[in-house]
Amino acid sequence: MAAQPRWLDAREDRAWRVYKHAQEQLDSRLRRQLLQDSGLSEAEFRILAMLSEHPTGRVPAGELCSSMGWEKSRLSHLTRRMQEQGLIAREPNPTDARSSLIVLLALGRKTIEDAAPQHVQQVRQDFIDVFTPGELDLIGDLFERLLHHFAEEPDGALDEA
Amino acid sequence: MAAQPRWLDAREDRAWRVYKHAQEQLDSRLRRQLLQDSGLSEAEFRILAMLSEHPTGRVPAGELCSSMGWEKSRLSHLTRRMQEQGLIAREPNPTDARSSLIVLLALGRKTIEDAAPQHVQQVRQDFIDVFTPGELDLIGDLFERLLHHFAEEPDGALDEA
DNA sequence: CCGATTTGGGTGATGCGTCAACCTATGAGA
DNA sequence: TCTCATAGGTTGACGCATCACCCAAATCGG
Repeated sequence: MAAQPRWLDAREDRAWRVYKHAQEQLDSRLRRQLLQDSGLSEAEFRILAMLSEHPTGRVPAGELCSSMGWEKSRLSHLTRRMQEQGLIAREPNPTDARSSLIVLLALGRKTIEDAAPQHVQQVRQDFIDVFTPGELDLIGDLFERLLHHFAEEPDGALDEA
Repeated sequence: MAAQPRWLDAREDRAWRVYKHAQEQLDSRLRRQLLQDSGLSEAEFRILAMLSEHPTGRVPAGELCSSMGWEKSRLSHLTRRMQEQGLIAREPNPTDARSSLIVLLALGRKTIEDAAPQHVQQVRQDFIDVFTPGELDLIGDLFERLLHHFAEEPDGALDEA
């Protein structure tokens, strides 16, 4: 099956390679910079950011998982480590004994408030400011199309040729 | 310093969030699918692909590093693991006693030749085919601009506001 | 009310990439 | 030739994400 695949032509190959390469560079730059000036990983940053945007600073774990699109175990490992660092706490959810609430602690709030400005600045410098507003809209449109595509094809569907 | 950063406006924020989210989804889909139907990680796939494209199937480690944009230690760990799996071998480079040659073994060649068609098919399905040829060129142009930007700003340069 | 399934979450092993440190070979200058 | 800086590569510790399970609470069917 699929003995004679359609290889990528020059245009396709170039788009894919360039995209991949740029994406990796961008990722590693932002990761390194964030780590250096705040000691946070991207994942930790996003957790703290989401908690700090929440009015109460107390969010059920499942909600974090689904809004990040993460696996449960990933969040579990991560929150355990963050708890050990004193950034957050985990406490039982009164409305559902299975669930747990992730709680932003004072140190976590301070950490994210210190880290955010520099991180935004980096995102600006390494991504936003490289494009015009129109191009940003375009990027939004194109990658939103990818998201729709993924939503329609739930991962395992390459059989029915 | 940087007490009052320019936060992202609605358009910028949307572009960044959508891009990030789509990129993560795309990555995790391709990684999972590749792993499932060939047992390879993306990194292993790329190494094998590059070796198999090379006429001799013997490439100096440093060359792999620079064309992938990887750190030396990453390649070292990876090639050790691949060697243990019998995919490649490492042998001394006759022209430079410090360097080593990464050699594609028969098992490695078979593995990549089996894996490549399906992987290309996945890249097509999850990326290429979602866009028009014109859009692919556009993506190539936009992300190439990112690469040029990175090349000009060698990582640590956010001081001079 | 009881049994089966589902849901929310946690655990341990494993593979991967980074960082920092290290070692040897090479090459350039005195 | 000697010295010293640099380049190519390796190693070990560590943090992170995934996978495959596991567990208890909730929910649904009867």
